Amino acid sequence: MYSLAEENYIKTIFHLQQTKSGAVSTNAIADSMDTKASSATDMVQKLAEKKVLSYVKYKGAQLTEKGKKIATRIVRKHRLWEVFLVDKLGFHWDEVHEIAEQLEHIHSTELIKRLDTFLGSPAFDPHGDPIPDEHGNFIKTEKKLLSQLNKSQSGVCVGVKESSPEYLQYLDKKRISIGTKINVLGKEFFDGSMVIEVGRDQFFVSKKIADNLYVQTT
Amino acid sequence: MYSLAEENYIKTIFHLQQTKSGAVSTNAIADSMDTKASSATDMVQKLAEKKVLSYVKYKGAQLTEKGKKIATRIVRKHRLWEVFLVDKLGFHWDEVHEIAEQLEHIHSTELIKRLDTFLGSPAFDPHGDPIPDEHGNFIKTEKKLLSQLNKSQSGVCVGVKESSPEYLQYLDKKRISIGTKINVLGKEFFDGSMVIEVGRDQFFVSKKIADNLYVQTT
DNA sequence: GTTATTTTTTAGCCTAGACTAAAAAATAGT
DNA sequence: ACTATTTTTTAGTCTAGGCTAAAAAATAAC
Repeated sequence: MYSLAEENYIKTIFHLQQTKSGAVSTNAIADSMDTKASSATDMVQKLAEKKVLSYVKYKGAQLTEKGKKIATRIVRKHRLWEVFLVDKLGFHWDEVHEIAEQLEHIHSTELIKRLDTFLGSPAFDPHGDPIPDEHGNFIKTEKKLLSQLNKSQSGVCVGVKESSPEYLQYLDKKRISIGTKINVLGKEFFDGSMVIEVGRDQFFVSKKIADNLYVQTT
Repeated sequence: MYSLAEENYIKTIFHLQQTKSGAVSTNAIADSMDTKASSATDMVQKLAEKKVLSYVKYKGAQLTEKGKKIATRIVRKHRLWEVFLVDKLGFHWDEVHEIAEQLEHIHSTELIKRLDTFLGSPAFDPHGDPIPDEHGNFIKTEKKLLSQLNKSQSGVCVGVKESSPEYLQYLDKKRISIGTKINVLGKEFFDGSMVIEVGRDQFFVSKKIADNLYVQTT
C-alpha cells in the first residue's frame, strides 16, 4: 500500500513521462507538484528503494513496470470517478477535477470494479481522456489543434488555446464544450477554413477558430 | 479544514458521547481508535485550542456545538456513501464500512448535496442508522432487543446478540438481515413469544429468537 | 579547456501525529 | 485518612514529508 504522497508522486511522474520522453527530472516533478526540488529528490529516492521507479542521480526518474501499473490504476480511478460525477451527479466537466483528485486515492479494487460496471465501462472520461482498463491498457490519444486535422478525421474537444470571453461565447453558441466530438467534413487549403460536424449540426469555421481549439484523436 | 486524523478523533468522540453521557475520557478515545492514551491527550488538547471541544484535564472531552456540527457532517457523508455503495453498486451491507470510512473524508459540500439528491435523500443507511440532514439534525433512534418491543411497535434490524451459525441461518431463512423492518403484530406475555411481520410475511417467533436480535426504534 | 551558471543533491531543521516511559492526579481499599 | 492502584498527563523520541541553505555535478560560455 502506498501513502497519499507516494501515490501523488507516482501519478505526476507518469503524466510527465507521457509528454516528454526519457527520464523526468526532480525539478520537473517539483514544478508540476507545487513543491521543492529537494522534496522531490527525497521522495524519488524512497520510491526507487521500493522498485517503483529507476533513478540515476542528476539524470532523473523513470517508472518501472510496477510503477506504471500503480499509476494507471490511479488514473483509471480518477477518470472513472469523473464520469460518475458528470454522468450520475450532473456536475459540469470543469468542476470535477479537484474532487476526483481526492476520490482517486480510495483503496478498494472491488469498488472500482463495481463502479466501472455501474457506469457502463466507459472508455473515455468527460474531458475526452481515455480510461485505462483493469489491466492498465488504454487507447493512446494525441492532443492536436483542430486546424491540424484533415478531411474526414475527427477528435474530441479537450480544451482551448486562447480563452477570451468572445471565443468561449462562440463555442457555447455552437454547443462545443469539453468532450464534444467534432468531425471534419471538409477543409479549404487556401485559407485553412473547415466545415465541421458537431452533433447534428454542420457549419463553417475559420482558421482562427480552428487554431484555438485543442482536440484529442485516437 | 481539518486533517484526516482530526476528523477521525472528532467522529470517535461524537460516537462515544452518544452512548455514554458526560465527558469522554482520553482512554476511551484511545481504546476505540486503536491508539494510545497519550496520543489521544495530545490531539484532544489541540482540538480544544481550535474550540472543537472543551477539555478539562483528568476529566475528559466534550464536543462543542462547532465540534458536533463537524461530526454530524462526517457521519452524514459516511452514511450517504454507504447507501450509495449498497443501493447503486450492489455491495452487501457488511462490506461497506471500510470503504465508507475512506469516502467520508472527501471534502466537497456540493458533492454531498448532489449525492444526497441522487440517492433520493434517504433518512437511514443500510444498517438502519439515521442519516443527519444538511443542518445536522437527525432522527434519534434507540437500540433495543426485539423482545423489548410491544404490540404494534416496529424496529429495524441492526444486529444480533449471539451469532451462532444456527441462529444466522434461521434469520436468513426468514429473510431477516441488517436493515430489515420488523413490525410486532402481537405479543404473548405468558412466554414472551411474538407474532411479527417481515415484508409481506407474518410469523411466530419465540422469546429466545427475539432476545438475540437488536432492532433500532425511532 | 577553464570559468560561470544552472540544476540537482545533501545536510540540517520543522511540524503532525504516533509511541514509550516516567510523573502526577484521581480513585479504591483498608 | 493513608496507602495502593488505576487513570491520565507530560517529557522525550521517532517517522513521514515538507522546507532552506549550502555543496556538488552538469551544462553553457567564452
